[in-house]
Amino acid sequence: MVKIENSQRTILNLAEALLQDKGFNGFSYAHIASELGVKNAAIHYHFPSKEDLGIAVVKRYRDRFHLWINNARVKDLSPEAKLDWFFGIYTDMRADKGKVCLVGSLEAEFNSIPAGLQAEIGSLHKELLKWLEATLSEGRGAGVFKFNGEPANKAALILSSVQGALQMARALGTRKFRDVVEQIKLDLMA
Amino acid sequence: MVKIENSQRTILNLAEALLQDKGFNGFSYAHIASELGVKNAAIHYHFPSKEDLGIAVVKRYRDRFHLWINNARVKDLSPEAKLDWFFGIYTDMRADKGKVCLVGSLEAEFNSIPAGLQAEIGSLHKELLKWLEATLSEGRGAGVFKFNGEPANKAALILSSVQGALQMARALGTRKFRDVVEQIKLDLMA
DNA sequence: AATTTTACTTACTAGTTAGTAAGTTGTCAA
DNA sequence: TTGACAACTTACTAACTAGTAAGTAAAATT
Repeated sequence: MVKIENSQRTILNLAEALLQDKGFNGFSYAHIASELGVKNAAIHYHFPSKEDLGIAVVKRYRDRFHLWINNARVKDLSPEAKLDWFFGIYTDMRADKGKVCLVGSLEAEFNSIPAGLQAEIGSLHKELLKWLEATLSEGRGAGVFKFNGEPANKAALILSSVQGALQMARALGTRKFRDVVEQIKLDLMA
Repeated sequence: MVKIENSQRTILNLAEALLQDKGFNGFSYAHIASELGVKNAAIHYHFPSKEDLGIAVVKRYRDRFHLWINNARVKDLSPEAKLDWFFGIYTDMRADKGKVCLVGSLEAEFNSIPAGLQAEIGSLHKELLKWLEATLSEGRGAGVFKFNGEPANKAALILSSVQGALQMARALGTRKFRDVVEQIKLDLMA
C-alpha cells in the first residue's frame, strides 16, 4: 500500500478543479481515481456519495473565503483594494484553464444536482453577496464608490456579472472577461 | 403507428426545456423519449447524435432571435422599450420553472460539451451582444441611456449579469433576479 | 504482542448512457 | 397498384455511472 500523503485533500483539489472545469454532471469518480492512480472505491471510502464529495468541496471553499475576509491582509485594505482582491480571485480562475466560479457552475446545473449540494451552494452565494454588499457600503460611505440604490442590489449585480463573464469568456475569450470587470469599475467610480 | 404531429418540433421544444432546466449533461435521450411516449431510437432517427440535437436547439433559438429583432414590433421600439423587451425574455425564463439562459447553461458546461455545440453557442452569444450593443448605442445617442465607456463593454456587462442573475435566482429566489434587473436600469438611467 | 483502525484493492452490481442495425407500418406519389 | 419513403419499434451493444461488500496490509493504539 503506497501511502499518498493527504489523499482527502488531493481528492478535494481534483474534485474542485473538475467542478469548475466540467461541472457536476461532467465528471465521475473514475476521472478522479484514474488521475490519482487509485481505484474508484478509494474515492468512495473518503466520500461515500458524489453528493458528499460536492458538499465537501463547497464547504472547504466557504471556509477558505471566511479565512481570507477575516484575515488582516484583506480586512484592513481600502474598499477599492478589497474589490480588486475580489476581482483577482475571478481573474485567477479565468487564467487557470478557463475555470468558472463554483457558484455559477453548480447553479447552472442546479436542477440536476443533489438537494444537499443545492443548499450548500446557496449558503456560499449568500456569504459572497454579504461581503460584497458590506464592501460596497463601506466604499460608498468613504466616497470612493458611486452608485444609486441599495448596496445589496449593486452587490447582486456585480457578482452576477463576474460569474456570467467567466462563462462568457469560455466562448468569446478572456478579453471579454476583462472588459466586463473594467466596465464594472467604470460604473462604480465615475 | 400513432402519428404525433410535427415530432421534430416537439423534440426540439422538449430538448430546449431540458437544456435550460438540467443542462446538457443533465438530460438523456431516454428522458425525451419517455416524455413523448416514444422509444429512444425515434429521437435518434430525427437527431442522430446528442450534439446534432443540441446544435439544432441553439440554431432554432438563433433563428427566433433574428426574426424578433428584425420584426417591426421590436425594431421600431424606443431604446428603453427594446431593453424592456429584452429583459422580458429573461423574466419569462425565470417565471417558466426557473429556467436559465441557453447561453449560460451551455457555457457553464462548456468544457464537457461537443465542439460543434461550443461553436454554435458562441455564435448565439455574439449575436445577442451585438444587438444589445447597438441598442445601448442608440439609447445613449438619444440621451435616454447614460453610461461611460464603450457600448460593447456595457453590453457585455449587462448580458453577463442577467445570465448570472438567472442562475443566482435558483439558489436565492426570484426576488434577487428582479433586484439585479432593477439595478441595471438604475445604473443606466441615472 | 495483540488488536484495532486506516486506507486502500478486488470484484462486483444494477442502472443508465449514446448509439446502431434491422424490421414494420402508414402515407403518398407515380 | 405498386413502390418508395417517412417515421417509427424491437432488440441490441459497449461503455460508463454511482455505489457496495469483502478482503488485505500497513500503521497506530492498547
